[in-house]
Amino acid sequence: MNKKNISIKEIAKLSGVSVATVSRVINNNGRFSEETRKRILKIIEENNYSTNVIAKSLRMKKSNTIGIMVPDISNFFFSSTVQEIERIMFEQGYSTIICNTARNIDKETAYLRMLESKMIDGLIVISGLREFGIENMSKQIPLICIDRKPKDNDNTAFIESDHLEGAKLATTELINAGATKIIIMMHALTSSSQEARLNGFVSVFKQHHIPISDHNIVKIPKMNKEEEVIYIKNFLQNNCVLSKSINGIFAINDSIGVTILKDAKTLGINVPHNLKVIGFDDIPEASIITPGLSTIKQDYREIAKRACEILLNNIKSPGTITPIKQEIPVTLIKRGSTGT
Amino acid sequence: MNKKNISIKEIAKLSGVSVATVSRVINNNGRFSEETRKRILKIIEENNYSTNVIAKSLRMKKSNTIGIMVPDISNFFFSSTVQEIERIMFEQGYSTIICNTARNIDKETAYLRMLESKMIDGLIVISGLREFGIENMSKQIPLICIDRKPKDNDNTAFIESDHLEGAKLATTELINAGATKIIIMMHALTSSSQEARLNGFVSVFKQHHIPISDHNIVKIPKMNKEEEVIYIKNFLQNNCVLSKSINGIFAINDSIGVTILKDAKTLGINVPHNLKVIGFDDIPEASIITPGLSTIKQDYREIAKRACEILLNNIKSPGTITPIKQEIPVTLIKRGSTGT
DNA sequence: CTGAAAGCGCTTACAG
DNA sequence: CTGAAAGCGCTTACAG
Repeated sequence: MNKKNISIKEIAKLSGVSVATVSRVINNNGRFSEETRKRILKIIEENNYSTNVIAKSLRMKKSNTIGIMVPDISNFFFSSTVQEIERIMFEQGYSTIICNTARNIDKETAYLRMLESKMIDGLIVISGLREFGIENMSKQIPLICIDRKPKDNDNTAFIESDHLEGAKLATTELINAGATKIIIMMHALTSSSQEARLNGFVSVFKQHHIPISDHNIVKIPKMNKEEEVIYIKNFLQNNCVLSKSINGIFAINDSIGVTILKDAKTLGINVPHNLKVIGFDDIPEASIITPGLSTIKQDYREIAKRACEILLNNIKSPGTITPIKQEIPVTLIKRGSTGT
Repeated sequence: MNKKNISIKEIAKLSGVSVATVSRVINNNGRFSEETRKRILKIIEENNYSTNVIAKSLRMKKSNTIGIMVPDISNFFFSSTVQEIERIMFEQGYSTIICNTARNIDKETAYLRMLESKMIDGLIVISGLREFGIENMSKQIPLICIDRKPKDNDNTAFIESDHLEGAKLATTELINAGATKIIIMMHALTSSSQEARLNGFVSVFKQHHIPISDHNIVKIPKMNKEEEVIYIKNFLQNNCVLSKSINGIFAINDSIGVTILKDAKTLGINVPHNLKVIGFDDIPEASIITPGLSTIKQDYREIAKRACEILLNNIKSPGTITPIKQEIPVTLIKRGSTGT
């Protein structure tokens, strides 16, 4: 193969026409004779020419690229969603730059600048610590939020699982399974989706006239994975072995749920007999651990699909789309950890 | 914030200097007085200017972007490696475009063209079906292969886990655990890493003077995940329940290993008593399933680190780096599936 | 149907 | 220390 990239100018010379004409046939826009079209296409083929999208981007002020910001790509729900988005967008001729922010505000800001300066045509923001607003951007570009509340609603779509309903299903499942002393276990650093799940949890307590206090809401301080495992183990040791003050846990996600199940095993706590557990997400480990972890399954495919649809629309006809909030249904999956 | 991007030209006008000077202070190259430097920097700050990297890329013929091709981002080893590479490269000021090829040659080709036309400064190719060569590219750009053999060795580094050694460790572990009728279970569509593992498997048979035939090598035809689960279940049914012709399996990866363990449970096969299993990768599920799946752990952090080091070197001084093949050590992890 | 020319936002030899 | 100008590879009104 030829080692240096050939430009439209050279194609023009080889074809005996102007660069304008070459550009027109490449983009199939404007008028030209069938004859020149064929000749040019042949030359392009022969020389293995492909258009320099950087130059095109600069000229057109669009890059056929979108950005995705995600807090942690190793998280099953996030990586599945991202993968699905990437797949769909590629089919539509877009490439996607995936930005793993590691929940770090500085990194997020740096990424945002980078994405902007790369003239991305759209941005999808998944989860994260605070509300996300396009004031963070100097230019107005189409923005879709997944699991992260947009600050303003102009030009911004918001898609998420029905966290409220999911949390209600989860909490109700614990009650139905016979748990009487129930807590929710979540992170101290919350996201909008976690808040929604907390609300669902609380509302079921109210509905059943069960008194609720801070003791029912356990927040894990920010720490690394290993420390978290120990923290949870200590918690279970105190509340399920020494004092038996808890017999049902709604884990805010399956990662915590699986950790609880593992620790319970180590501590000799009988699940589901003495402790019932339910999670959220339906990660692969949930179905593999024994007993299986009951959970609320999120439909990442649907979420990705909707996000891409709206984003593509917004890119094609900016501003015409009214801001939307879409809630994607979730499903209760019953497994051994709640007694099935 | 201002809604339209401000250019270097406007900064120049506001500062009362030429664009050349602005460019010089931004890039801190060339000479200029401290006074003008301060003034320009202030104006830049005030106007929230950031440089248009598309224009810069076009001019410089480099994009500060690298590409990664990966067959399946939902695979734990791949996604961990990719994530680590992205993290390191971002620290070095590079953004990375992740291309999920889904083991599809057409998609791979399309991605390659796209990456080239985006003027990527380097490319990392992870795994894949065939050998990978830079003849696939029209321009010569630094290339690193991970788990995929480069076709030529010019300017190409090759990094992989020590698959051969890993496979030897795995096979030996099965023998030590008392398995006497051992097979390797792999995919029909192989990659260079799978071939290496097969070689390791075979060499241990030879070393122990155990006769080996095609019956010891089971290749799963290309099919989707669900079909594969059924295929494996049928296989176990025939060979571990009906005929007991097999009591040890080296699964080419943990995904297959976990499937075997799940199916064994369903079929009532006693692991490790009647069947010993070992995998490769050390995915999270391996430590969660009961019994735990013994496996060979790959050091994805080290692999990512080496890949980035070499790539960065290659980008900075093209051609000066001699082609290298690096083999990263692996570790045997013993769990319940081989009797520990 | 086709071409000459301007311009997207940068960088950098060249000249002073 | 600084500026005018060319050029990276494209697209597109304008003119014919």
